[in-house]
Amino acid sequence: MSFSRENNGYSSLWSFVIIFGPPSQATLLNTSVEKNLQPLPPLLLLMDQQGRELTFFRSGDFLRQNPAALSDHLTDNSIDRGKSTIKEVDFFSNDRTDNLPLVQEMKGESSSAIVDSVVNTGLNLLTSSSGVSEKENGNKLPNNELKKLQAELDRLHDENKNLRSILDQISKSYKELQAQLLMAMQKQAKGNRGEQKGKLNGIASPIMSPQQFMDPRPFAALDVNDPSVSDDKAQDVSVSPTNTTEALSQINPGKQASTDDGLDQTSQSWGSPKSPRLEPGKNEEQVPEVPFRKARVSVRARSEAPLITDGCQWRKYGQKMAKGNPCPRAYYRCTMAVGCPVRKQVQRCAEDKTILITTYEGNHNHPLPPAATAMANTTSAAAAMLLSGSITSKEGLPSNNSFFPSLPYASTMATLSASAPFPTITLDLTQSPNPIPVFRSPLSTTFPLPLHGCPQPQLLGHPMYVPSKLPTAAIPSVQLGQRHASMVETVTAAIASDPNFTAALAAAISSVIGTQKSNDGSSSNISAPNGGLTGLPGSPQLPQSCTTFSTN
DNA sequence: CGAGTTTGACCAGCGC
DNA sequence: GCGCTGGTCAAACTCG
Repeated sequence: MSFSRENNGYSSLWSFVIIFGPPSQATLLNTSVEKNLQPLPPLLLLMDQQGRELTFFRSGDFLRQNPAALSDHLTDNSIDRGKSTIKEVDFFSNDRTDNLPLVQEMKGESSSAIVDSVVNTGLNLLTSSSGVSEKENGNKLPNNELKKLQAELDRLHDENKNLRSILDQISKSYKELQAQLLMAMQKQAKGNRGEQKGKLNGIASPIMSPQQFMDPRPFAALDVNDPSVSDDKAQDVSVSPTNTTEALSQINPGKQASTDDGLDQTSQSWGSPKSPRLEPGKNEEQVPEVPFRKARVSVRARSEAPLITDGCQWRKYGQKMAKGNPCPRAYYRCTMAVGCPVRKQVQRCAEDKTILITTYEGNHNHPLPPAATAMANTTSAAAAMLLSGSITSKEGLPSNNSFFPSLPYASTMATLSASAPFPTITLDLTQSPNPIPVFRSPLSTTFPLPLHGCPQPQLLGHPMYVPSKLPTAAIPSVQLGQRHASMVETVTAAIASDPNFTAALAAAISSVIGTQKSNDGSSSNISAPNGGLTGLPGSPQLPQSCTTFSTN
């Protein structure tokens, strides 16, 4: 388990110390100190020897409770504490030349340096009362030293601010570029399909490219600010960046905006036979003449449970036996908010009943809990991938890879179907993520795939600290942008689809959250490490998407 | 008693 | 026009 964060560079880095065993016999694992960066004070995770129980300490708390441990740690002493063996593990040792073994004796660190790291949080992760208090530490630490540290702290704060503003600017530029790209693509698509559309309707309205008739708002949902592409964005009440499958559901702008009673589920329905009905004279300006089609995101995951826990509340409203499948298909509708149009279908794969196929459509009209945002991000990313390509042609599927050439897994983990009455993208999480393609990718250091069943700390940290809507915040290069966000999201899903990971992570997180409450928000900064990336109202302070994909 | 589930009926599109 | 199919509705039922 890792709580790494990468977005803001050095000044944003902070570290965790995981302590195995009781405090008196602790093993310190310093997780995140990068070579050329100044380490920030560790947060302490106290685990038992089996790693089951996990307690979240601010370093100062721990030190207050267990000064001996630090004392041992600092002095590397030979004082007879016998049982206490303080070790350090650098989970990021890949970046080091001495990457193995992970566990190494701490050597050569002056006690003052360590104390510095205890006091100087850099990110203000500790409250003023956290860390070693002046009262406790006053004898050891000169006042000028404290002032020094305070000044350094201020400096880091300023630095953080500057970096954040730079990041915002970069994000903005990226969005503008992406919007331009989309417009160019749409123009091209128009040209290619002009004849075909002309046959479909005699109306002299402009021929819509696939992206257009599926509504550009999916891109808006992905924070592409392009007024020319998302004219009706303003009427969309659900452009919350965390909305589940918002990208797909916004495919149908007219319908969504035209819900007379606000609860019109049918008009938002899944491209059911009823869906293509257009209310005469109502939405024709918004909805193209061709029968609208909606994108779906289908997630295939192995699960013995009848449902995957995606963080939302669902109400079953129907069940049908589908042709060619002995297993019934269940229909669910989101009940987290009145009138939420999101629906999903759940069905087991006929060929392999251990595979659960969950198909989502619609966008939530309400904030999502953090647990739901991972799925939201994943499906949004998938939908974005779907909608970004020219895939709705009835002739078949132009390669999505042409648009996502840098998604090495796109052809294997995500498949598109245009033969259905509505475009569908399938994320196949049933195969263990193949790390090879991604590790080959230049992005590998940023978004590595986990080794299946053997999650690495720095990998597991990403779902927590690289929330999807922050791709630009999390990724140093602007060019990576949304594609990498998609990758993150898909990878997130893949990671979390691993039941072992999910169980471990859920246990750890719940423990952390529980401790947070008693620790007066000591880790509050964890949840908002990235500028513009905020948790949901009322959400736990952990960033979104940690536990979303657990199956039950 | 309210919320959620079950299940048969109903509706509409599509193909023959 | 008819039957098949997918999707939805809604009454009955279950459960906490």
